[in-house]
Amino acid sequence: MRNPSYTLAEHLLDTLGEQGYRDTGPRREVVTAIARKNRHFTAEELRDELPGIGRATVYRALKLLVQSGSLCRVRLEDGNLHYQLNAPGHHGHHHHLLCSHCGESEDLRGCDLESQLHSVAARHQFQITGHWLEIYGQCRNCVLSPALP
Amino acid sequence: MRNPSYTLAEHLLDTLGEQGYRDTGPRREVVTAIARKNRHFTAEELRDELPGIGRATVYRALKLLVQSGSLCRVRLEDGNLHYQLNAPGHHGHHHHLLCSHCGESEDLRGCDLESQLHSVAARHQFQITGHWLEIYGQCRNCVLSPALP
DNA sequence: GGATATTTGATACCCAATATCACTAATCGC
DNA sequence: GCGATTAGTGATATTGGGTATCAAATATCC
Repeated sequence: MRNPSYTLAEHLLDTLGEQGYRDTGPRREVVTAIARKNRHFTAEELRDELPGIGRATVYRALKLLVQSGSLCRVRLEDGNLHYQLNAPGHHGHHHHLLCSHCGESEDLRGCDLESQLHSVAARHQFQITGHWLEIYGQCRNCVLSPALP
Repeated sequence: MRNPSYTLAEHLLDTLGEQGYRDTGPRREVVTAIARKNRHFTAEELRDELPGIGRATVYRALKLLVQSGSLCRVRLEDGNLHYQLNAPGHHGHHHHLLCSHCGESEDLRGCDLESQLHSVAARHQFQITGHWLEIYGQCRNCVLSPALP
């Protein structure tokens, strides 16, 4: 917000540009709407905000941003798929602490779950190639002040 | 297999029976088909095996077995939802080591990931209420003999 | 055996997402 | 700039998993 000279939307578009994707009007609109999000959101929510944009274009932009590492897919407890912006430059593998109360998402980085997983798997002679972990609960703010809107 | 006197299918039906669900012909067919599975499967696969059974009945049986703890929902890397039988009596919370090569699934029990998660979350003052973890890779057999069908 | 409650399944429906494909717009080479 | 090339768009149809409805069928209870 506050219209800094180099916005997140531009950063996202630049990232896509580096990968050979063009900066088009509709794509710019979708990316700008995504860049405004401060919590995870669904594809449907996004589409509702962009009535003038074709559904395929919205889904395509989401897919590109996920591929480029700017956006994470997160799965909520109800099984619904949401999208969560990554902080610029924080593209690596990480997990999310998802607050089921306010919808905030906190990144979990540099923890040793990875190595933990590998040692557990080693005991089973299982060779890990990937995993999916989501953590649900309440964030600090919602634990402290459960009555907030 | 080998037709033991007390089959898994009967055990599943008994479990449902204890919860007040009736032992009907169609339900018995669905449960029997599920009991034959030795790896995770999709609802679609199951429906294809039971052309004479209404789709709603199949989905209802799946839901009942998940509720009763006899069946786990597992999410594969591609996002598809599969179902995986639990060994009888092993209904508690656990995770799966999912082989992406042969489709085998090994249960992960009694590991300390749980406590690990909690201590990580505590550092973020985040109160965990649940989590979802899937682990993908290759099982022992597939690592050792990658050419098997 | 009949009353009651559950189960079934055909059908319709819903929703998210993808496929198709003619049209449009951005970029490249000059 | 300008035309050729390539990528992107979006209306529409389709897919796929799953749920809602509801009259008819079937277990179970008494």
